[in-house]
Amino acid sequence: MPSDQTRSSILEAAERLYAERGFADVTLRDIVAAADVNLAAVNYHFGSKDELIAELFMTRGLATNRERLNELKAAEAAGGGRADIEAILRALVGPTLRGCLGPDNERSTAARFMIRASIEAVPPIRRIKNREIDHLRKFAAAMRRSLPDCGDADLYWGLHFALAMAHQTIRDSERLLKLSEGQCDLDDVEGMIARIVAAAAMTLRRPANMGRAPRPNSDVAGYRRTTPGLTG
Amino acid sequence: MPSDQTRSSILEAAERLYAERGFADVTLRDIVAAADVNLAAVNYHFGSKDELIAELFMTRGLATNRERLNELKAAEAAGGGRADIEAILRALVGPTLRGCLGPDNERSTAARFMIRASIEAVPPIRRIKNREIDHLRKFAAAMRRSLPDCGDADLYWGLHFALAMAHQTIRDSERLLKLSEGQCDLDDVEGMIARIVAAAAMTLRRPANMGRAPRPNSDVAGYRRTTPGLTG
DNA sequence: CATAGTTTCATACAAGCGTTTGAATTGCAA
DNA sequence: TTGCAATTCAAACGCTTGTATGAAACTATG
Repeated sequence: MPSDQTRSSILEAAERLYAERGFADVTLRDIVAAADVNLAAVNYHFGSKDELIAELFMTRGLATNRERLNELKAAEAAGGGRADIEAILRALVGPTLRGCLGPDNERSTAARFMIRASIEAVPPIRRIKNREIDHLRKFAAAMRRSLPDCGDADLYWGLHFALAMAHQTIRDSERLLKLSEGQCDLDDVEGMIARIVAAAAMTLRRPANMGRAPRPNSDVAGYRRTTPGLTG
Repeated sequence: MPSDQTRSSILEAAERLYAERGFADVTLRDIVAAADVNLAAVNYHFGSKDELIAELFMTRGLATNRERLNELKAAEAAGGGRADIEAILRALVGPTLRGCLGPDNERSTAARFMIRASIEAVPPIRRIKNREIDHLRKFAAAMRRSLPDCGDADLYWGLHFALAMAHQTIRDSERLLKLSEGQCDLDDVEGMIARIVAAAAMTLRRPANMGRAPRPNSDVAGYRRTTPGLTG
């Protein structure tokens, strides 16, 4: 029975460095230096760099998903099996936003690592990512229970938009801060969760009547529809 | 006076390869092979790989911005100096969405290159990116003219959300397709532009009353606010 | 034609990467 | 203590990357 000391040191250092600096900028030599272990230890314990990343992605992904599902189940239990759409969306985007942008004592390297994984989508991760779909399906199912009259496509678009706003806020918070010259308060994580949840819930409660798109100005440079209605 | 033949071949090949496969997977040797020029030509004509990428980012960025501004000016002219918020948002997200997800004959390698640049944010690009803020300010100004009663923060959040939904839809269209099992029609670009514009416009027309966030279930795992109201 | 300047070319270089190797060290059972 | 397996270690390997070099080929002017 191995001591696992070296192994977990590597995992911990790799998670932190990847979360902070991304996959492209972190080498195995950086990791073993931070973990204070020998270079060959990575290949000895994990087989290869890709397998190390894959293991990180799986364990940390499970942790993040578990947290979201806990919030979802709590919300559904409180509502007798059917949660408010806002509560569902909050369970979907809240943990990651708090883990990435919240006050330091609430941040989690797991959440920040998973965001990096989602941003850079390095090959070993891309190979596993299908698991995420199954996880999201549970949220889609809860949303369906919460909004039985909502169309399928509207529902998926709403879920997609919620994730999009959360993800991009984490990714590009600096641009928003600069653009707004500090008027968007990025330290108020609960406030921005509320914004995202409210925006997505609005599109779900009152889905736009858009089987057909409003035609844009046809004289605008660069836009000309040459094959009308081919997607119908 | 140089022939510029080699130079533009390199630019063209680099733009296409980077747009298709990303910065991480494309080497100078790939580019010169596609452009059918000698390896040393890149350093001769551009100085370095980073300067090649920087030049691409600047020229292609200008092209994309010009297209968006053309739509914006047309919309404002049609409204006598004040455009509908929907038209403004459509000018903001439409060109890129069409350029990346539209039918083949409407796609632009410039738009796809710029999305790659935004996704991967490689060092030579990160150094220039401030220019984008100035460009977005023009849209913020138009939005302010269109919605004089909207609060500043609400306005910037709305702009941010519109870009977030557009960007993430381009980035992750495959996940949405799988999740919805084909029920979200990704070939109907105008339809999805309308969805994104409507969603963002909704949050701008009826900004949520969220000076204070609705308190999430306090018994949920992992969430505990330890420093209340520190952002006020 | 001759020649100076520009551009192309094959080739080499130094650095960094993940991985491998084989010996040294450790921990523990007999 | 002895012996064996598990682990650690320094060193090197093979490969790819961006860049540099100096000769060759081209272009255009006198």
